Amino acid sequence: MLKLTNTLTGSQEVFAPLDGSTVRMYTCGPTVHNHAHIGNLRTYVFEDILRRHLHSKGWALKHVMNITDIDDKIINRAIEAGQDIKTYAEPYTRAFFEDCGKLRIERPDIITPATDYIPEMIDLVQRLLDAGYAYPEGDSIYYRISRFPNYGRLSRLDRRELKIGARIDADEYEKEEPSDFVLWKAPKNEKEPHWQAPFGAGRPGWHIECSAMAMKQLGETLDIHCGGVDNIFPHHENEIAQSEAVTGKPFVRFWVHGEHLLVEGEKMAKSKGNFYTLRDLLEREYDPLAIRYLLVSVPYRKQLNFTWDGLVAAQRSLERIKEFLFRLNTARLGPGSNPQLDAEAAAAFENALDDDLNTAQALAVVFDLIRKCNTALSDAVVKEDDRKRIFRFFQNVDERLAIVPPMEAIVQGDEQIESLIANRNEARRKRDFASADLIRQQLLDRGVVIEDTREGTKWRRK
RNA sequence: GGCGCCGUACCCAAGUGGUUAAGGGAGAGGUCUGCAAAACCUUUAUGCAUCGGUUCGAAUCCGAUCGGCGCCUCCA
Repeated sequence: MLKLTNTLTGSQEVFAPLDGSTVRMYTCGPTVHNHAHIGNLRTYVFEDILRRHLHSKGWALKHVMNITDIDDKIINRAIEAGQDIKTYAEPYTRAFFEDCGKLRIERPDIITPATDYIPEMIDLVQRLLDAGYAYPEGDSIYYRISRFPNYGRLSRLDRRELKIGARIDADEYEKEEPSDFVLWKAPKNEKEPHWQAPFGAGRPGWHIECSAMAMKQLGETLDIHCGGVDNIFPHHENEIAQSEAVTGKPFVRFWVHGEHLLVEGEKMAKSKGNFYTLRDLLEREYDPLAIRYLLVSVPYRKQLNFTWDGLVAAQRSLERIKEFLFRLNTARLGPGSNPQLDAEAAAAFENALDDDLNTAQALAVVFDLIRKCNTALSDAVVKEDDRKRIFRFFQNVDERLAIVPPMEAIVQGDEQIESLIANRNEARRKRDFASADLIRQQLLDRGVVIEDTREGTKWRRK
């Protein structure tokens, strides 16, 4: 039974799709004007874990992610570069999915670029105008939040509590109330991209795209809507206001938000010099799997403090898993079965993830099993059938968390390496340890680690 | 000012009322080894920011204090 913390109620609730079979999930995607940073990626990794977990429950999943390919930054930079916004945004969109791929984040089922849904957005704005939830002011259209009594429910912010006048955009001074937000922006000049609409030429405000795309692809009530906590207000609050004003139905059943990542205890910011993209980390030769491991090791609802020490520790943890799989794979086992070895592991792993995606607990289950099996291997009580079962368990762990080192890195036939090892063992037999150590160093230089065990010399790739 | 989250060992971190407070990293001891830089095992909090309260029983609930972080119309 999967429990998720719903921001709407602030408490854990048992999740099941509304129609009993298909989960309709929408996750806020990137604004493609630069490369994703590790904070962004933490959120996408959390959503990926959720996605994989929902699949494992036997439900079908329809997962939609938007690409925001129109906003002020994109427009300004595209104009500077003398490109149209699609041309400007395209490489960043491609880079985003490349980064996701490196972190083993699965691709959503449907990807919706905002600029492909302009007619749907125009339609929504028109319906909000017709129903009196929106009003024109100047050449732009605004949402009248005084018409929507539930405004502030998600973020627990009373309208009166909003600090008035803190940051009001220069072109929005004509609003009826400072907290009203823009649905449709009149172009400031001819260079800005704009579309014709019955209520005037312009471009969509930020929030309307998600309402339009989510409802177009998933219907008027979604099962799950995810994003980072910073999106609770105003973005998701505004989505609710827009969508529910038009449909009269609940827009989202479960709002699930991922906490932020900090770097060395501080908010990541370009001005602080602690701002990292995935590319920055890969340039420093960190393993993408270790980065994913670090992001998975802290449950999504807790702030994650990213540190270099933490990343090194994550890499070491991964090596422990790899070493165990190597040992299990190369061990000489007798026939039979010893089922109590892993009797509780699969259920404990499942329960951990069912408990609001407690990935830290799930990893603890994995390491508990490793320690138990290592001891059992030393005592020679692991049998052939156990190996198969335990490998199956790890296969499941990998399908769910995607943090298990690939077996190809562990198991490999290579005659050249095996003959070097044979030479080394011959040297050892003759007690020519200088030659033996030389060969060991040669192998190490090629990324091959050797281990002398009671069962003979074993090797694996680093 | 308003709303909210958090503080568990050297570091990361699970646990949110009931046996000896998970797990990972690091350190220390040991096993194996020609050697080990590998691997494996064991070990490391009478203690859960502090102080008070509730309770037969508190890391867990309540209150206060201290400290950190977030949101309050750019934001994952």
